[in-house]
Amino acid sequence: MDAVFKALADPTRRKLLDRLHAQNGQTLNALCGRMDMTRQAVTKHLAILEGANLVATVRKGREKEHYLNPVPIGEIADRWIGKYERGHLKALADLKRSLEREDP
Amino acid sequence: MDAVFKALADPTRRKLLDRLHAQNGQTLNALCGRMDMTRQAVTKHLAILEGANLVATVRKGREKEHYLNPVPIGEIADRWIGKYERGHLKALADLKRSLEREDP
DNA sequence: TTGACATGCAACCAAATGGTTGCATATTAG
DNA sequence: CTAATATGCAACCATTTGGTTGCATGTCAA
Repeated sequence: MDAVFKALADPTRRKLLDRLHAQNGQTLNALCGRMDMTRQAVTKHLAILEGANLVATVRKGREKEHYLNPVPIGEIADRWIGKYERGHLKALADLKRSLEREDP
Repeated sequence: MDAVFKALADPTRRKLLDRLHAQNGQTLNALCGRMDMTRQAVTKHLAILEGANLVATVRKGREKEHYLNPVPIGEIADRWIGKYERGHLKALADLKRSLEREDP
């Protein structure tokens, strides 16, 4: 799970996910379009996304298609973010109460 | 929002959030307990969490209380993760279909 | 078959990151 | 008042990260 968080931490990688979300199965060259960095840099980012299981690839001849796998993101939402969401209102209430207790 | 993702990328910082989730308003020293790193390292992590607006602090005399702010996490869930969640089943179907089209 | 095209691999580099140590400051307890 | 306690600040260090360049390999098309 740490790998997923780390993968999501970089804006370039989030943009890549966005692109795949907009159009799935894009090739490496396609993903490089308007990415103002070298193809090799994009390759590295995609490798990290693949390592986090956020992207799956299929070799098609001399091309490589990239597919978004949203499952790990869903798991983070369920198992980690959900925990904080549930405490949402309570935490804010706690904070408010604490700040109001400000009488030195 | 980038700051939030970056802040969440580190396991130590996620652990700190967990601790505050378990017990809100803890002091710096309290948060250092069983953190096998120096107080100064923890301070830096808390500063990053504060910079991402995930933690709010209140100075109480010579102590500093730390409060979890779950709002940014909720925003990420809503505005970013939700987008992928909605495409969840569709994306998996696309992937499956694509893999089945494997006949060279 | 041969050249163009898509990708892979590796060495290298600067900057960011996560951690340390050492010392300064401010508050509270005795 | 004074000593202990809680935190702040800054310099320094090793490793990781995000990027580059250069070259190798594999596949398709003419």
